[in-house]
Amino acid sequence: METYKNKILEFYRQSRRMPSYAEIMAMLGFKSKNAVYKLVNKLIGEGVFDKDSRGRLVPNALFSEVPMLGLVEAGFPTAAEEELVDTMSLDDYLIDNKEATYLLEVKGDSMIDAGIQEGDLVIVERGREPKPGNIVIAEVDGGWTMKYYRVTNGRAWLEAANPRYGPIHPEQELKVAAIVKGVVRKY
Amino acid sequence: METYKNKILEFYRQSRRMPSYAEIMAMLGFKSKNAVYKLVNKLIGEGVFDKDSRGRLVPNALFSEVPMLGLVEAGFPTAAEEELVDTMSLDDYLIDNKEATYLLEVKGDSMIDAGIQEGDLVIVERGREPKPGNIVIAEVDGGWTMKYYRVTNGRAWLEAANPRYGPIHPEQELKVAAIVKGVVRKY
DNA sequence: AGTATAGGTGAACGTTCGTACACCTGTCAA
DNA sequence: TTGACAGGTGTACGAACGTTCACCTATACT
Repeated sequence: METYKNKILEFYRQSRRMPSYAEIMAMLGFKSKNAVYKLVNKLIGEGVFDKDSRGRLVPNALFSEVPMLGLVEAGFPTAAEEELVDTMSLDDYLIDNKEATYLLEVKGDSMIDAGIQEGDLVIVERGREPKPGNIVIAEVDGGWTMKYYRVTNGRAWLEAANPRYGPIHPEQELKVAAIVKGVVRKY
Repeated sequence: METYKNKILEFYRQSRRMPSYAEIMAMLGFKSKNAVYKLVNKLIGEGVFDKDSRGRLVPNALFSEVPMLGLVEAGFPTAAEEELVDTMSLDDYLIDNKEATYLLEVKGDSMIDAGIQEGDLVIVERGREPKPGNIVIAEVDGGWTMKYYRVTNGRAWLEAANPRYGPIHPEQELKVAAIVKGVVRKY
């Protein structure tokens, strides 16, 4: 039962679409589509995935998203409460404008006090006007760097989140390539 | 052209599957499936999405994933190089074991020196044996907390990543509910 | 003026789709 | 011993699928 579900999940992750009934039949070793039909309806009853108006299978929240439990302080809900929790896709959460979004790996510790460490990935969005206080990716002296974007007296400059680095006041105009929209770190 | 692509993308995000030719026909206002057929083949030629062996549409890397450009220092590649960059799905990157993975929102600043701030989301995995040095979600005195997991002389204890908080040496056994596998923050 | 060509219509095709119904087991409780 | 039932087989069916072909524009280039 559980292995059926996992095989279907695996198909979805590899093929980026749900299998047809015939495909499920082949991969689970059934000899009749009807066996699949009954199995699928049971799995839908369990909330594993859904079926849309055309009868096609569609992945479910539980299937492709992550349960969002609330605050750390609250800990883990009991089994009874668990069905009530929110779920979300991290992709959807972190990315607003897919066309202009990129990932960069962080080198150095100049933003350490902003909680951005070496090896983290930052999610950046191109082509947006930076606001003071944003963390931006900017070009200075032919190299790229990540800093806070500041403006005083109408002039833009850059500030690190690490007392060991001084501010950068660019001679010419400051070239901001992208603003940082998010950070992800994996342990 | 570009708006065609965006409408198909939008369908995919809402329905979690690619549309059929007939559905594309309806949503783009065509009156013939063949118009869709030609359009689809052109979009595939541009690498927007793919078609599998059954002729069904399948989202592509460019379609559902985020370009990974490299180090911050390297900045943005030129248009010519851009086709060579890696892409990845944040969901896949951050989550190994989907069944046991949950999200928690961080309250407080006890892990600030580990780059985890209030309001961040931590990705936690249940049912794993913690190793010394892991960041864990543990139950102490009836409440839940996030700390470093330490072991000295065979006894487990907890350490914050903030000098303002002292270590926690539990009286009885330490209940570790989950270990922290990742952090995400959105600006 | 003539002609490729890109982009659309409309009808037809064989295949695959999800669904339905009848039937055949084995298991387990009454 | 019987009967209900969960779970599987086999067949059938209409609808929807992707694909193909012939044809119809406009537009752009020679």
